[in-house]
Formats: sequence, C-alpha cells, structure tokens
Amino acid sequence: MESIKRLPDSELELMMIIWGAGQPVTSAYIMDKLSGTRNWAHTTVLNFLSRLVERGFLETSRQGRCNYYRPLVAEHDYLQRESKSFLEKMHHSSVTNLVASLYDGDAISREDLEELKRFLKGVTEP
Amino acid sequence: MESIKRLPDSELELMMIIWGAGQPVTSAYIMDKLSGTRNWAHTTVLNFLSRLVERGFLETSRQGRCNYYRPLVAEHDYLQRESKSFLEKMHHSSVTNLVASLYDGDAISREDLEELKRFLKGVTEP
DNA sequence: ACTTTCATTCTACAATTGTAGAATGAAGCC
DNA sequence: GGCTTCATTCTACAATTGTAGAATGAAAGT
Repeated sequence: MESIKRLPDSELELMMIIWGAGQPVTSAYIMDKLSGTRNWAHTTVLNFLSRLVERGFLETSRQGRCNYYRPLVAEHDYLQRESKSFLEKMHHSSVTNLVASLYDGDAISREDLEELKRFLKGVTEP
Repeated sequence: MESIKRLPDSELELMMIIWGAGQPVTSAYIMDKLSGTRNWAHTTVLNFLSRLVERGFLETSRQGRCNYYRPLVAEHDYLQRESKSFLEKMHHSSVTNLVASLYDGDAISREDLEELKRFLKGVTEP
C-alpha cells in the first residue's frame, strides 16, 4: 500500500479547488475557478486530473458526457501532514519560529495575531 | 534578474545544513551532517552543491584541496518567502488555521502553544 | 441514422530533480 | 619529478512535472 505522497504544485492547486467545492465537480467547474489565475489549456488540466486519479487522490464517476471528480484523500489529512512536514523541514518544528517568520515577512497582520491569540486562549484554557 | 525560486527537497536539506553551520563549510562537513539521515553518494551531494551554486544560492572559495561553500541567500529571507507562500497555498493565508492544523495533527504540543502564547504577548502588547 | 460537438484519454516532449559513475586536476607524499 | 589521493567537475540516465496537440468516443442536434 502506497503511502500518500506530496503533490506537485499544479495538482495541489486543483485539489484545493476540488476540496473547496465540498462536492464532486466537473472539469468545467475547475476550469472556471482557474480562469483569471492560470491559463492552462483544457487538456493540461485534464491531464493533471488523470494523474490525481492515478495517485489515488481522486475518483471519478461519469454522468452523461462528463466526469465528476471527488476527493479520496481528505483536505484535513493532507494539510495536517504537509503542515507538519513543512514545520519540521523549515523551522525545526518550532511553531513560534514559523509564526515569527510569517509576521516578520508581512505574511500576516497584527489582526491575524490577535485572532491567533484568541484561538490559543480557547485551546489552552480550561 | 532571476527571482529566487523554491529549492527542491534535497537542495533545501543541504542549505539548511549550511545555514545552520553559521560559517562557510566544506563538503566533508556536509557529508558528516548527512550521515545517519541520508546515504547519498559523495558525488551526489557535490552535484547538488553545484546546482545550488548555479542557482545563486551558494558561492564557493577554494582553500587548498577543497571548496568552502557560503550562502548567498539568507536563511531568514528564504524561510520568510517559503513560509508565506506555504500559508497562502495551503491555508488561505490563515495562520490560525495553520496552527490548528499543526495542533490537531500532533505536530506541536501544548507546551509549544504556551510558548507561542508568550511570544504573541510580547509582540502584541505594548 | 448522420453529423457535429465536446470531454476525455493518448501520446509526446522539454525541463527539472534524484542519483551516481567516469574523468579531471591539483595537493601531498616518496 | 613521478605517483597517489581525494575533492571536484562532467556526463549520463531514469523518474517526475509542466505543458499541450492528436485521437477517441459518446451525447446532442437535425
């Protein structure tokens, strides 16, 4: 049994769209969501989708003329794994380091820190 | 002018070692740090180092028989960029989401959250 | 039924990444 | 000076990723 591996950027982008949809989607839906960001040829996207099926990230069911793609791997699980491995690789598992880096690099605002504080309060206080 | 791109895993691993050293290092130093984790052939590591030089991440200076490799890109800068792009790609820029995901996935402990809380206190309070 | 349409699947190819043996070249030893 | 040693650089090749045209095949229109 193959352990689930990291996805290449392009395929991850598609997965994010599909996860975000909350229900099986067609390639047309995906193409639409991509318009504006990416301008991949239709067949390029379809090819990525096939690869995702091969890798066991998606399954398809045909409905009339087009496929519906549904995730086989939960967003939750994938993000957990990737976030963990990112933290380890890049910040020696220090979440404080990570947050400091994000704040320093203007990736997050003071607002975001306040929100995070509230979240932590909820988790750590009885 | 080429903008600095993301490094492949293997090259990042080398960069982390070199950044961690805090001073120019030889390939022998790197090989030593890698022993136990990876068992790449010597030439494999050297090849990665060459690619890092090509990409503008390292510069070399010869000293007797061996090269000393020194970073041209600061760890700080690279981690900031990568952390930011990771947050965007994977968590829609929500740091709270990211931390929640890490905690849920047992990537960080309650201790880590406490430390993070103290850090946030320091940053957000006057 | 025949043709058109349109998504999907095949096939193809260049660039990147992982991996390492072969060739080179200079430092150190006799 | 000639030989050995050992890091570095070349060369090579398979696997993966990005990219998309060509071929296929079935649904929809007439």
